[in-house]
Amino acid sequence: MAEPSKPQPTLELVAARAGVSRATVSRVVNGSTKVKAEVVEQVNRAIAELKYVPNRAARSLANGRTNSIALVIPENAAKFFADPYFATVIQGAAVYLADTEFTLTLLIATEADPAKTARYLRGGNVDGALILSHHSDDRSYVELAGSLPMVFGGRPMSNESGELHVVDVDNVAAAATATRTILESGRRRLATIAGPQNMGAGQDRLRGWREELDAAGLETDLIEYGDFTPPGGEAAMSALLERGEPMDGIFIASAQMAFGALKVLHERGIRVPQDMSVTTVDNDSYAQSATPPLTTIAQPAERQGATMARLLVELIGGGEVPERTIIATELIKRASH
Amino acid sequence: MAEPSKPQPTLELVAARAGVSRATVSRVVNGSTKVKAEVVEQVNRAIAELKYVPNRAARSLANGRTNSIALVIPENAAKFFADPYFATVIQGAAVYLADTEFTLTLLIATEADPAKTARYLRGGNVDGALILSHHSDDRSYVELAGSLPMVFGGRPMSNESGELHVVDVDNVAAAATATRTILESGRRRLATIAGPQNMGAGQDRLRGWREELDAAGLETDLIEYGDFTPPGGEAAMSALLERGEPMDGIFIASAQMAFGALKVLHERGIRVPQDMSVTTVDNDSYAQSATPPLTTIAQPAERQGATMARLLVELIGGGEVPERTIIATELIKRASH
DNA sequence: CTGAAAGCGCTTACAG
DNA sequence: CTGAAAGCGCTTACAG
Repeated sequence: MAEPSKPQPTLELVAARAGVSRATVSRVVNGSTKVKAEVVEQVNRAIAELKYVPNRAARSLANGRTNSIALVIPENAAKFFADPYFATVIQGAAVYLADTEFTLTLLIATEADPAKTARYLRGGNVDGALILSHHSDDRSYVELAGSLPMVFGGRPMSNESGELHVVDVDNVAAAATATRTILESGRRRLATIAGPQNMGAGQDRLRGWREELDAAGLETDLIEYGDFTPPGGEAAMSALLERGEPMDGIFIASAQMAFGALKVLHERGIRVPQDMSVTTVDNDSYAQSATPPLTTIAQPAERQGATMARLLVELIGGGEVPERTIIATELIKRASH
Repeated sequence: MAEPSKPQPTLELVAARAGVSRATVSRVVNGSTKVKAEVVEQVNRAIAELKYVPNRAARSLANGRTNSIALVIPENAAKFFADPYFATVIQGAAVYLADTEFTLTLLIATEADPAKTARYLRGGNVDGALILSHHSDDRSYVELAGSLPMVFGGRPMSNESGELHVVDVDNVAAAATATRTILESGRRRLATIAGPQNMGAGQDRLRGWREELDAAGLETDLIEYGDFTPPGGEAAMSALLERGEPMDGIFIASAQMAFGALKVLHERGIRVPQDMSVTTVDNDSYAQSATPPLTTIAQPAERQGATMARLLVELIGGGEVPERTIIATELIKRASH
């Protein structure tokens, strides 16, 4: 067994070595500006020599902050991570936080016992929380927002309660742009594979598609739904073709679903983009490696994660933060439209 | 801003309400068996009424344990998560730990400053660490194993130092089995797409393929390398075909690479399995949704993650744990061989 | 600008 | 089986 190794040096030891009080060492460690430069240097030398690292627990206990932030993710974490979008958002947050004093705690939201997550969050274990991939049952988090600094990635479904901090892309506009791109190539009979309607992104992208077609005076009846995964896209594409209706363009609400849909189109000999113009959202490996490469709306997921983390840190520090922060998207034209 | 809400009730309050000392409450909270059943009940009632939650920091400070475990992952977290195998291992560990007193802290290993990770791990911030996806530069972690309980997922490359705890599948055997499956279908000229040779899994799977062919007296010159991703598999498959050598079977060291390789075979009109028998490792969505579905070696990733967590908890508790724990794999026969 | 001292909320020998 | 008390390693008014 690994022994606890030699005990960590304490503040006290550093103080003794530097010939000052513990209070002074504490001030230096915490970057107080009111310590004489000379003393700061002495203390820092002692810290370096002793390889002193402050004890988190003692610090937390004394100042009432935990320096940890919860990253709340759904129970089927693997499926969640498997979506490059979420994985990248997390990376953005984690990398940002690595340069702060905060630590990221992975909190799995158990479907069987949702209260458990709430209890943990309310229990003073963390200074704040990052909430990702919530769907219609996200009300408990929304309520918590009153008592704990929280930042949501993507708009929550239950929006009744007042002050919520959300970092999101404008999914309605993104879908409208992607749809318009198809229209611009001259197509007039458009379908869509929409995402889950218990998620904000799912709803908003469907709305963007519909609004764009409405504005052009075109039909909006060719809708099937998927769960944002490749098999989901495959099934929805098949269902759409089963209808036997002619169509020459389709907006698919995620690149993963588009990837699955392409498989079906290919099997049936429907050529993209000649017979069917395709656009989607997400500029991930699915969009890039599809055949043909997909015209898509890129969401800067890493930046979104970093922004979420930054806003949460500000919130924890007592700062003011806008309720809604919109991250810009970008249309990437490739060969599929 | 969210206010800190009403202050959490303390041990002291619970003690007063239950009419006992703080020591007794503490014993009840920690499940000591030496408290009279009647008293236990009283205390638990007071805890429930006050919705008391113990303060982690105070607890840590008093007993010298942090109750947190680091999950060390590589810097490009997104790419890492994107591998369903790792995502699932993490899920297994997280779900297991959710039922314990331990919390999972996500620790990004910065390539630019590897010492930072080591400092954090050594700094008394965590009780133990789970190390995943290490490659040849994993020596610093291996060294840390002397001073902090750690469990590795997959064998580390730098194995010189003594006591290491590893949870792994037998990759040599897995690759040999997958290779044998091809041989059993009568093929005699086999290639392989190997994984990165700076990772244990990459080395071992190549070795299994080679040993199986050696035993059968067949050639082992058709080797290309990939990085375990679909594009990596694509490139390697192309390179293999460029050689112009005839071949009728191939073992590909991961399903993701096989997925990419299949794309190339398909484009060139090489039929699987008629013209080329294919087997691989990983029973993930890539293996299942490929065309044709892949014959593969399933690794129970979720169980591996749970096992890693369980062993680490035992280690932290001072228990004895085997140095090497092998997780059984299973050959899944589908249409590709 | 710096120090003495109280206090953060627990746990845990030690006594009984 | 239970309690009084010391102690975990910090931070932070308060004085000076």
